[in-house]
Amino acid sequence: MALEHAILVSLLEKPGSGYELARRFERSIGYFWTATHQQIYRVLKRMESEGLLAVRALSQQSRPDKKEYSVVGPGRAALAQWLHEPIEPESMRHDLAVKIRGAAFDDPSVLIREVERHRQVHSDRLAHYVAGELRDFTGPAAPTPLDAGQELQHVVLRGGITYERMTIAWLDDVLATLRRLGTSHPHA
Amino acid sequence: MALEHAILVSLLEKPGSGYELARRFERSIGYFWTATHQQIYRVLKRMESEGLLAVRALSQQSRPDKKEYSVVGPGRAALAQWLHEPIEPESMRHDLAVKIRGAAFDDPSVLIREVERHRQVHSDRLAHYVAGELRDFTGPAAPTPLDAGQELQHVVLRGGITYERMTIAWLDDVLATLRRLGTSHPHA
DNA sequence: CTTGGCTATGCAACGAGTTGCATAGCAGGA
DNA sequence: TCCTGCTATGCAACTCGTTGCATAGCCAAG
Repeated sequence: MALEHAILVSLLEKPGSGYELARRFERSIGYFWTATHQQIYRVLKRMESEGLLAVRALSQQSRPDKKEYSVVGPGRAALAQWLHEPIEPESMRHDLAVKIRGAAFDDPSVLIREVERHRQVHSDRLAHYVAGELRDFTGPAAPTPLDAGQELQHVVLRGGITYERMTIAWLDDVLATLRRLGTSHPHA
Repeated sequence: MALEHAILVSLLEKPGSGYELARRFERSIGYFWTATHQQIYRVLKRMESEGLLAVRALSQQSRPDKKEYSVVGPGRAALAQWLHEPIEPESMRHDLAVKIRGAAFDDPSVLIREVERHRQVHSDRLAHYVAGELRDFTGPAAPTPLDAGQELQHVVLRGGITYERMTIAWLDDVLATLRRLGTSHPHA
């Protein structure tokens, strides 16, 4: 049910439509949760029918009408209650690691380009996060001092940055290993 | 469909029953994929009906019979084909980060014990992985030299170790931030 | 001797997440 | 002019993953 809570947090930070939420999930929320617009619309509808959210129809010119959702009392209470409940620490789900172990039963060198591609994606994400950090928290245009909400957003962003850096370092280790195996065992 | 491929890899490394696979997913496979026995039994049945696996019924004394699965030709081919297809880089799914940002709308200090608990879990996992590395790859009882399969298992394990270390470092950062906010803003 | 735990497999129901498709008006470029 | 792309919402069908429960024999501890 964490999507529900991620939506509550995002709407508390700023009310918005399903479409806007979907874009936030591609951007800032993206470094701790992902969701497609389908999922978001479905959950928004359910949360509204459960009384956690309020809707307001906004007609716009030169673009379709939208529904702006905002959190109401019971929604805020549901979030507060969840914060007090313990949750299970996450476990890994890493397809690429499955492939790497699977490469033992094929030619390991076929994975080199794939791993390089993943490295590029993580490197781009890192650059994007670092730019966001400079813009919002550590650069000259950032507010000083930061309030509690901004401090918490910043520490989550630092987590994303740390994650991307460690992933890149590991992928470099993987590439070195694959290249070493490729030269000593040229084709299975 | 990565569960299917994780099962193929594991059964290629060593044939086994659904029950044994479930335990492997709790242990060594656990640092790159998770699955419950329900999922595993269901997928094994499907894969067998698709001709990717062969079954052999084994009767045992003083414990229930089991079905030993092993990979056959088409299963190996399916894995090889998947290795050649590109996959999407993973995205984050981190409940705890949702909670941390949500704490801005409640009292941040309620999260301290929760974060400490997560830190303990990751610290235990790290110790477990490091012990496994020493036992299987870097200790005196480890085979030398390692073959390609072992090298690949080792680099995946190093990824698990790196991940746990970076997570612990980040959780320490989170704890420091929560404590700092707790003293300057004593209760919302 | 009863309770709990381990091996071993499985069903049923539910909830979470993905993919394909549909609608619809407006803006900008080839 | 047509095609692409953006805003904006949504249905239907599907797969993936979780939770609760059931069976069943053996073993060890209290």
